Amino acid sequence: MEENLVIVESPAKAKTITKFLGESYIVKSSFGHIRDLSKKNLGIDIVNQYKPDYIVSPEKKKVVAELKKLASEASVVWLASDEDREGEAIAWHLAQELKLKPEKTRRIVFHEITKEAITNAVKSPRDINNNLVNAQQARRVLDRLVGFELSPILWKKIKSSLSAGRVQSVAVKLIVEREREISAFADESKYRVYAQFTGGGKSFRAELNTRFNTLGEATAFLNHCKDSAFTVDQVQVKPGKKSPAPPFTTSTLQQEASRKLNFSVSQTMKLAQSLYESGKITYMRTDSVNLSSMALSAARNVVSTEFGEEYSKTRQYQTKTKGAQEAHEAIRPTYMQNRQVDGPKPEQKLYELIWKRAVASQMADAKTEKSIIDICVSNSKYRFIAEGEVILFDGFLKLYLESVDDDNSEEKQTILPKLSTGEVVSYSEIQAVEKYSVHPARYNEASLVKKLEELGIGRPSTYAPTISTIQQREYVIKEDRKALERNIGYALLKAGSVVQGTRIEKYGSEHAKLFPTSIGMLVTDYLMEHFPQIMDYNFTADIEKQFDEIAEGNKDWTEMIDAFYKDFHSKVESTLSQKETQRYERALGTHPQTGEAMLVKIGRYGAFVQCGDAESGAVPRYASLRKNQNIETITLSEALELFKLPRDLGVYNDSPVIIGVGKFGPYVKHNNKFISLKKTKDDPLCITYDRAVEIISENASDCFPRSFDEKPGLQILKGRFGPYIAFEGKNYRIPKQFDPQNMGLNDCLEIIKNNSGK
DNA sequence: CAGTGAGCGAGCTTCCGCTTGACTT
Repeated sequence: MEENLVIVESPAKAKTITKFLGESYIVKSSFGHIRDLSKKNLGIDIVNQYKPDYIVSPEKKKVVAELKKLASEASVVWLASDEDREGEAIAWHLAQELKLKPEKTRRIVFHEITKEAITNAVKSPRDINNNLVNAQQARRVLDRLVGFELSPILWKKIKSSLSAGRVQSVAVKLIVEREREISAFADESKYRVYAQFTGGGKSFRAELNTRFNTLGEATAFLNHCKDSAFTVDQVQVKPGKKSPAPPFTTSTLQQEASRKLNFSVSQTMKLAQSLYESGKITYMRTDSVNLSSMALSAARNVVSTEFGEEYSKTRQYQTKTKGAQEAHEAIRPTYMQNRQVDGPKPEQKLYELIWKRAVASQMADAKTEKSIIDICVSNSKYRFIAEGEVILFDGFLKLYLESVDDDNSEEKQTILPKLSTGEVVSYSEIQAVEKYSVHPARYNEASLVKKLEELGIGRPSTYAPTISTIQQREYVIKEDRKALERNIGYALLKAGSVVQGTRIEKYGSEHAKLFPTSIGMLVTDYLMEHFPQIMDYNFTADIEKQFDEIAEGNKDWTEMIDAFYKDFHSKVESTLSQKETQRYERALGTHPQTGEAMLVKIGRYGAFVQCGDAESGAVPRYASLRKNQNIETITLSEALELFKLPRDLGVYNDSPVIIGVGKFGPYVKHNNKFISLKKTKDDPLCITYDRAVEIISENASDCFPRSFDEKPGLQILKGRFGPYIAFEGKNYRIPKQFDPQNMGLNDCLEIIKNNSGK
């Protein structure tokens, strides 16, 4: 019989710890929380001191039953969940649900998974910290109250199945506000002047210390430069240094994997989970930048042997993040000496990123030399400035440099010639170019996570799910935007004469950025109007302070909740008692041909344009907005475009040929069948009858389901991933060498035979 | 899922934080 049962949160952790403890210990995992508030009603007894109604989650019944059995057989149960608010609550729920006797129960904690840390923990057990547990209960109850009282208001006032919550509603608000900033942004242009100089035996670039408003002013200056002398006025040389970034937390890993590897937030987390489960990295949901002493010394070894002693610098980083709980280490390789790992390519890439970041964090500063050269223009108050930077010692830069979000930085290593005051330089060309100011950047998934973390909203385990929730609710949409073109003016001074002209500049392209939808904006405005407290960016930080007071034993959790709920609930009641639902309507103008009123509205199925007013006796026509349009920015001409589809091209084989745009993009409809148009190939507004018929006949040969008379029940079907074989309740993938259109029954039976072994 | 948009009403939806499976082709 096992004498000791140790319960941790994660099965991978359990596996590792088993190796450190003797045979008299059995280590099991709770798989996170085992109980939660009941989902029937609120799960909270408001009138009875907010008593929570906890139930074992259905998917955890099996785990709990197993733990219960093992606990009854053990002489001591060690509750080894994480040392933070949630971990303490997990320990408490386990003690409650497994009905553990206090005299045979111990609470232990450790921050690193090493033999030493664990044996030390076992030597100094403590009791469950009820204050910390109460802080968690307050957090849980507040989130439930907010989520389950606000969401139904939205169902009633706006649209069914919507949701609101302390975290998600603020995340959406960030996106909405940023989009409005962008709409309101008035871009302006200025002329910047760049000179290519020669001096000290080298060619180098410098920029004028002023920007001109018009091409005329810029040209006048270039004309002045024709006969000017350019004299070095001042040379400054300053030493500088750069320091490495701390090792990864969940949030910084998501950001860098997005910037450097183009991974989505959820993709990064899936890959990291897999690396963690195979023992290659430490835990991937963490807000700590701390490294264990073991990791520090391993990093020191790696740096010294790979790069030399002078590259090594041991550093302990401090976590600055608001509300960080630091139950884990930073994300790092389990074995620092492994520069690479086996496995799928994306996992290898993510591992390499983690390795580089962790190792670089333990490397020396880079030493640089910055130089600035001031150049006077004779008979002018303006001057040119050349800036250069030389790396004297690369240090950590040898391995890794953190990327930045906006890619406008022109920071490249430029070496300036050695020049001294009074020397004269000459130009090969001087150019004035029109440069537009750039609106604030839209968020992508990872930069939104960064912002949420800065505000202390959400936790490492919820960043990825939050991002996917707000997209599932269709509050925001992740999209690309093609670049637009505009003309920019320039003037060029070369070989003693000035020419003017314009050239085309591409701008405004976006990749995987988050855009608010019409519903997202409407819901945000509605919540802002009626529940400004919940929507305040400081709301989470304010209540976190109160949770801390509860955790320190200086505040009663039910009193805290009561103080919040009284106000909140009365606002909920008064909002519900208001009769009117939230409507949105905006007039776009009148139809240029028919003179009908054009309106944009939000209905049960989202945003649409209405053409014609029922009150004026006409029958209105309707068209949905496209995915990338929204009620606030759509223009009259864009709205008119929407009515150009569907187009009726005529009759083919006794059925009409219709071109339209549906949920999955443009399509041809014929004989009640829909065929998607290829994105780049066919424009739905221009496509001809002949081309449409061509597409229809191409598609006609593609006929599924296929079945065989000799074998009823066997079918070749077309699914989400292409054709497959369905037989006796099972599905089989069709290997590449077969043609699903023409393959015979024997081929199918062969495939089934080959795959029925598994 | 390939459209819809009146109005009514039944029955459903929903939160945040801990964790991985079990479905699949």
